[in-house]
Amino acid sequence: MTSTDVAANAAALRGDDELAHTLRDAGLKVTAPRLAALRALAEHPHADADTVFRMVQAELPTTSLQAVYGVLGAFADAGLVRRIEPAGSSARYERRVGDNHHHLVCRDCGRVEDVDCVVGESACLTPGDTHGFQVSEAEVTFWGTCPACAEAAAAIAEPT
Amino acid sequence: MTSTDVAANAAALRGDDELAHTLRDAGLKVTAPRLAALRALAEHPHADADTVFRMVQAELPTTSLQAVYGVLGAFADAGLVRRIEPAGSSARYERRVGDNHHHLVCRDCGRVEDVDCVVGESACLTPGDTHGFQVSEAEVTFWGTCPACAEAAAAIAEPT
DNA sequence: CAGTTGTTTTGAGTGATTCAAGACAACCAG
DNA sequence: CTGGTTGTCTTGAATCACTCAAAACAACTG
Repeated sequence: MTSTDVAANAAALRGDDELAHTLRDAGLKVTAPRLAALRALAEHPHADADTVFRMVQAELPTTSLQAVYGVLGAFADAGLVRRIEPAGSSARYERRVGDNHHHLVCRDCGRVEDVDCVVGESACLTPGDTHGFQVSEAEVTFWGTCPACAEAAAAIAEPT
Repeated sequence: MTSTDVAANAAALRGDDELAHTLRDAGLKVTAPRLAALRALAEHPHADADTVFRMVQAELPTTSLQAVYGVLGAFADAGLVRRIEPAGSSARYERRVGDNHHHLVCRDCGRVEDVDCVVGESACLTPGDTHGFQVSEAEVTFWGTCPACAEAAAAIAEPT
C-alpha cells in the first residue's frame, strides 16, 4: 500500500464514520455493503438498484444483487432514502429525504433531476376534492426532454 | 332471447356505435376486443391490464391477454387513453384524457381517484430550475389512505 | 367480394423484483 | 475480548407485469 493509498483510505474511513453514525441513528447495523451503498447514492443521487449494485460490487466483489435490494429496502423502511418509481424506468433511490422536493424526468433517457417546489407547499398539498382520502403527500413529476436528448433529437431531424 | 335481452342488446349496439366512431376517429380499426376494452374502461375508470382482460374475456372468451395489451397500447398511442403507473401498482388506463387532471392514490390498496388541478395550471407546470430540460408536462400524485383502508386500519388498532 | 393492411392468437422470453433457507457477521452482555 | 443473539448476506429459485415474434385471421378499401 502506498502512502497515497493510506491517505485515501483514511479519508474513506473518516467518511465511513459519518455514514456509520447515519446507519446507527436509523437503528441499522453497520456493514460494508451498507456503507458502500450509501457512498454509491452520494455519488449517483438517483441511482437504480443495478447501478448501486455495480458500484458496491466494485469494492466488495462478493456482494450479491439481492443484498443490494435488501440494503435499499432497509434504507427506505428506515426513512434513510426515498424510493421513486418514474413510469417507464426501474425504481430509483435518493438520499435527499424529508424535504418536499420534486423531480424532473427525461422521457427519452430516464435521467432524473431534483427540483424544489415552486408554489407554496400547502397549495401543492391540497387537492380540491379528496374523495374522503386522508392525504399525506403530494408527489410532482415534471416530464420533458433533457439537454442531451434534445440535442440528439435535433441532430437526427436536421442532419448536416 | 327475451324482449329485455333485445332491448339491452340494442342499447349495447347503440353504445358500440359511439365507441366505434371513437375508434375510427382515432384511426383505429373497429374490432370486438377494442369495443369491449372501451366498455371495460368506462366501467372501471382506472383499470389495470388484467382487470380489462377479465372484463373483455367475460364477453369474448377467446380473447388473449396479449390482445388486451395490444389494444391498450394502441389506445395509448392514439391518445385515446392515458396510461398511469403509480409506484407500487401495475399500469392503469383511463379514458379521461386531454384535461390536465391528477390522481389520488391509496397507499394501502392502490385505489385511484381523479382530482382536478387545484392551483392554476401554469403554476403547476413550471418548476423553478429546469436544469435545461424542455418541460412538457407536470404530473401530480397525491398519496394517502382511502376511507375503506383507513377504517380497516382503525379497526385493527382499536378492536372492540 | 377480393386484396391489403392491420389485429389477434399462440408461444416464448425478458427484466425488475421478491421469497426462502442457511451461512455469516455485527453488536451487546458478561 | 469472547460467546450468544439478532439481524444481515449469500445462494438459488420463483414471480409478476410486460414485451417480442410469427403465423392465422378479420376489418376496411376499391
